[in-house]
Amino acid sequence: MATAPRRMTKQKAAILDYLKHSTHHPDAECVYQELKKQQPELSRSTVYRNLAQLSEDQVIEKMGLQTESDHYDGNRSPHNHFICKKCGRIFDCGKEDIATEQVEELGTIETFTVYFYGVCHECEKDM
Amino acid sequence: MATAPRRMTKQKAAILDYLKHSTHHPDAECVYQELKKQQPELSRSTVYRNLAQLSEDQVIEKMGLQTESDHYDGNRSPHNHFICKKCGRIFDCGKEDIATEQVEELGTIETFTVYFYGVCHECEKDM
DNA sequence: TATCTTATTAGTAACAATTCCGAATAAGAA
DNA sequence: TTCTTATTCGGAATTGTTACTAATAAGATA
Repeated sequence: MATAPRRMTKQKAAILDYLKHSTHHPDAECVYQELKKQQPELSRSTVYRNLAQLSEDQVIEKMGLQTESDHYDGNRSPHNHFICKKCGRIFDCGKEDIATEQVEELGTIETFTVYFYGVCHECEKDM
Repeated sequence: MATAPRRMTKQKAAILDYLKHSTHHPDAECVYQELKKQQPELSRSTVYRNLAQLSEDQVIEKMGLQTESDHYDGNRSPHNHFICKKCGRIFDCGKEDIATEQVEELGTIETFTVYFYGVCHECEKDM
């Protein structure tokens, strides 16, 4: 079966507009709370449905591992991961430097994102 | 208040041993199902509690964004993210190449992981 | 413009991953 | 061995997300 045709609604337009003009990577609840100010009758499920559809259509990006549960890694040395979007398996690969050749051995890269963890300078002031 | 002293238990030891000798980045349910074979009385909450404690103690790594909800990004151009582990804010930074200088402007990097998304060669055979 | 098809909606119930609770247990210090 | 309290089990509670249904409205067509 083919993908259902999409219709533009004022709810979807508002969600998209909000995300395109945001830089703080909101979650579903944040989008809902913000847009409810302009559209009090807006439903949470509408927000969730549209966020899912928009990321399926690759108009926006759903961040993170995109798995339903949290995963843990016993290997504490610096290394990268390749996640197969089909089987969901997570492979270790490479070390420290990003050498995509090593990743290509595992699969075809469609996209990647680097997540850095630490404390921002603003917060460092309060520590 | 100081961190509570830790005690080693056979449950915690089994969880740790399993993670250290695994390469498939299991989730909590996977750890639970596997260890229950040896310890039938093992509780799910014990697994969840220990995974949380071990990652808090940085003995293992909890993968992904480490936020409670999913976050979305309207910016579809290639860029990296810096996540403050204190305030939880997610900053955009850099482009394409990993230039840590740009990230250092936002905060102090403690660790980072690269997540590549795509389809593994094994799965490509079935497409 | 009026009509028609069906994608989308609001609202709520259901769901799944995770956390919380309280009484019983056991790690490890004294 | 005794004692303190971190940890356990098991189930209930919570929370982010998805599924369901009747009503609505996008947008194609006449």
